Amino acid sequence: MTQTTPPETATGDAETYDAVALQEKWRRVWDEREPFTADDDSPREKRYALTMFPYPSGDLHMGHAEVFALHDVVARYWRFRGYEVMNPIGWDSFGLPAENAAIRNDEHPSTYTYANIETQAASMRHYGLAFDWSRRLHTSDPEYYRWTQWLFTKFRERGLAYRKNSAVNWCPQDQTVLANEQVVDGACERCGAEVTKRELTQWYFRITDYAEELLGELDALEATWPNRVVTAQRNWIGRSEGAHVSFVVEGRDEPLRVYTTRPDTVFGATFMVVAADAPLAAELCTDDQQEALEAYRAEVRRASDIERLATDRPKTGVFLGVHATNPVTGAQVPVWASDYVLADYGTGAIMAVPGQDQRDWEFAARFDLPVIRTVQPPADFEGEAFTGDGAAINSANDEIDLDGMGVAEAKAVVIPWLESKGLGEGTVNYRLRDWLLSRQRYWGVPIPVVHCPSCGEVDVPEDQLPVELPELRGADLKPKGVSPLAAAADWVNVDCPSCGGPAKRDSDTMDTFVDSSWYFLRYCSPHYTGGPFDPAVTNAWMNVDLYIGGVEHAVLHLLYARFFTKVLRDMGLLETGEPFGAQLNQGFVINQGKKMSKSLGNGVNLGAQLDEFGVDAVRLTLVFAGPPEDDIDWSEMSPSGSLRFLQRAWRLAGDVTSAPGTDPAGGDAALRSTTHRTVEEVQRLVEGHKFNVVVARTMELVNATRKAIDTGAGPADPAVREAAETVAQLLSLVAPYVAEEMWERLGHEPCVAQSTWLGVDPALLVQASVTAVVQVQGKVRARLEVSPDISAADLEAAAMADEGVQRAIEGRAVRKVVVRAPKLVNVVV
RNA sequence: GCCCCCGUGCCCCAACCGGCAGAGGGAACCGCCUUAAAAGCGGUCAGUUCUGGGUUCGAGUCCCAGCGGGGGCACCA
Repeated sequence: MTQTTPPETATGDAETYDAVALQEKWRRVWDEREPFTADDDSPREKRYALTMFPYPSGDLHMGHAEVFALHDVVARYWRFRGYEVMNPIGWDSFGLPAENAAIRNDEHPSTYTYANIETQAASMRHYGLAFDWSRRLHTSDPEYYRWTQWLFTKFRERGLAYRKNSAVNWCPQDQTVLANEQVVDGACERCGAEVTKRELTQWYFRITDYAEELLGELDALEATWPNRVVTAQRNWIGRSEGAHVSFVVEGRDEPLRVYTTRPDTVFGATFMVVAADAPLAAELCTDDQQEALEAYRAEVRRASDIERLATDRPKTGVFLGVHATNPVTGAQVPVWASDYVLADYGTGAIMAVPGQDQRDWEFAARFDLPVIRTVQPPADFEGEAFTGDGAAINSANDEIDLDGMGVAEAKAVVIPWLESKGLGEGTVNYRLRDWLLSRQRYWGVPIPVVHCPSCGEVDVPEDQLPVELPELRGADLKPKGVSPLAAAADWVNVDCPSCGGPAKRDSDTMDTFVDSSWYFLRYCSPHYTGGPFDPAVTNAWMNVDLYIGGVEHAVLHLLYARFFTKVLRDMGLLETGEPFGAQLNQGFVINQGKKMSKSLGNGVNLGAQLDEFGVDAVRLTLVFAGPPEDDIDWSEMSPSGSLRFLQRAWRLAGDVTSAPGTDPAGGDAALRSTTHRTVEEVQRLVEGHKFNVVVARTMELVNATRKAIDTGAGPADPAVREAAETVAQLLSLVAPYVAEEMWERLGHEPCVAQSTWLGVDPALLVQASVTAVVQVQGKVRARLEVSPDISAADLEAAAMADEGVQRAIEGRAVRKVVVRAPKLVNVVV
């Protein structure tokens, strides 16, 4: 609300501040002073506050406003507590929206990108955020992506980046491949188009090499990471224990190896299934069945991922014409191909045990294949396959007898036996696949590899990095299924760095998640030219102490960043293997119970809210709304109420009449106690991320101070000054403009954000007396004012002496007295 | 289908280790102030803490079952 300060003589009207004037005044001061620049060489203990850097799509919106407001509370709080705080900001500035805008507007993607960055940066300044602007970075700057390329080269040196041909996820809308993590329910995570499959040779990062560690270290993160993120990552990595078992196939030297989590059921394996789209299927298939297989494969290819994902779809498949030998029963079992077996999980083939696996049961029922139960179902069991625990049956041959054993025991017995016979071995499997990083689009990091007809894949030498993007714009960028870079002849044709012969650059660009997998390291030494980051400085700042951002990155960015950190540790560049100590996921800002969207027309414009209520009131509203993880329904919030509160707080500063620097000792003891207890509790609350309660406690302190001024100690009492100054400091966590103005009004030099936080005096925390509750049979019968350090015996005696208590007992025999000094006594009769 | 989180007054939400259910805000209503309104100040209102059981001297809090809401995984052998 653009309020004008009323004239001094206004009668009866409460004095109000002008939010717009304050914002202009203090922003100028902050821009000049840059009070939040972190010092690498500070002797103070370091803290690293990080918020997920934004993609520059237009201006900031309500979601940004929330996450930045929450994040700022922590960064500013740490500064108050005496830490050297690094609170950097930058932009994740490669990506498709800029490219699509460039095609639409016949311009270069950088135009859109850097214009939006400037808009957002200005909005952030306006929003009063405690960022260290000296560390600002953009992933699309050549100075940054040079090091992204350097890292790719190092990954290749370590065998962690490789090319392979396989069926990959293809987004027909964005005309590029996608990583598994970017496919949600068979649709593109970005644009929602239905994903199809393509057979392509693409670059991968070998993240599966780190699967065990990525999983194992989640245990330690459980204490400080949101539960749902840890769970999502565990599910995504998907570790399972089982065994490889080999089946001899007629007319073939190589046995058919399968992965199973139930080696105990091998006696019940009555057929085998190979993934229809795996090369293995065609290889095993007899000549007379080739035609049938080909027809089936064509049918499978036609089915979309979305159809494939429907678990209630009837089973389909085709017999491959061959049989294999069950290694424990000697039975000849048919080998089939089906799309319910996945080519890229395990060995791409399974032993089918219909008695113990529902999917196998359905397949067996459909194609009339035999079922042998190897676990005894309970007497009342009415299902089909029995997947529960029970005694093994039908599971013995001349050499081994599992009958009567439970599932766990049978597994423990059969695996060593299989190993001793050379028929298989215990193994661990993961659902996690390698990270596909190639993208067939322009606005990303060029892959620094040259393809040479004689030397093969050759790294671009370090001294030739960065491989900069060629200047393409508008129609040059139109998706054609191959990277636009491939058509830039001048750029793509190069001499081989190894032999000097004619060669071609790799024309794909990297997934933008590569850029964001290490930006938090670059912040530590953003201008370093000797490598991606200065190890000494970076190790001094890392880990990130609190990482705030959206939960949509639970498995994407957060898993990739953990992977990069571990690799960099193994390269000797980092001491830590886990980048993010603690993490917080904010909820969404919604409106009228629904996500804001153009189609619903329920969007709330951040700029309009800021114009109407001021930055401070909007920030306060977002922080006060509820726990940070909860969604905020803006229609249920009251920014005008927030503004009212801020006006009330600000008025306190004008009422204080004592001089700055007045010693609070001797001031109103009750108010001093309230002030110190508030600060003490706020400390606990910020550490626990209960920022909404921080605001509530600040409100209480304002109320108490108001009361002291009007009807208590009066405006000259030194405790009133102490309280008002504390209000200004607490408020600066959330409402920096009005806090700064209060601080100045109280006679201090700027900036309140750099002032010294009230040291909590433990003597002021103890109250002179506390109310002890006396219960009889759990019902409150008396309240006693007692000393906080009263002994249990004294409290009990006082309680039993109370008239009301005696009346409640009424001569009945006291069976037990529970005493919790100094707060409670419970008499049981 | 499996796993995880959440259910407190009309609304948003507090409540530390199991100890008086209510801190804060919003809404509504009533006063004071005002010619009047807004602002300001003061006050009022509300409950089987989703339901049912259990543990305990004592349960919003712990355990079990259910209902409702949200999320993750899901043909991964």
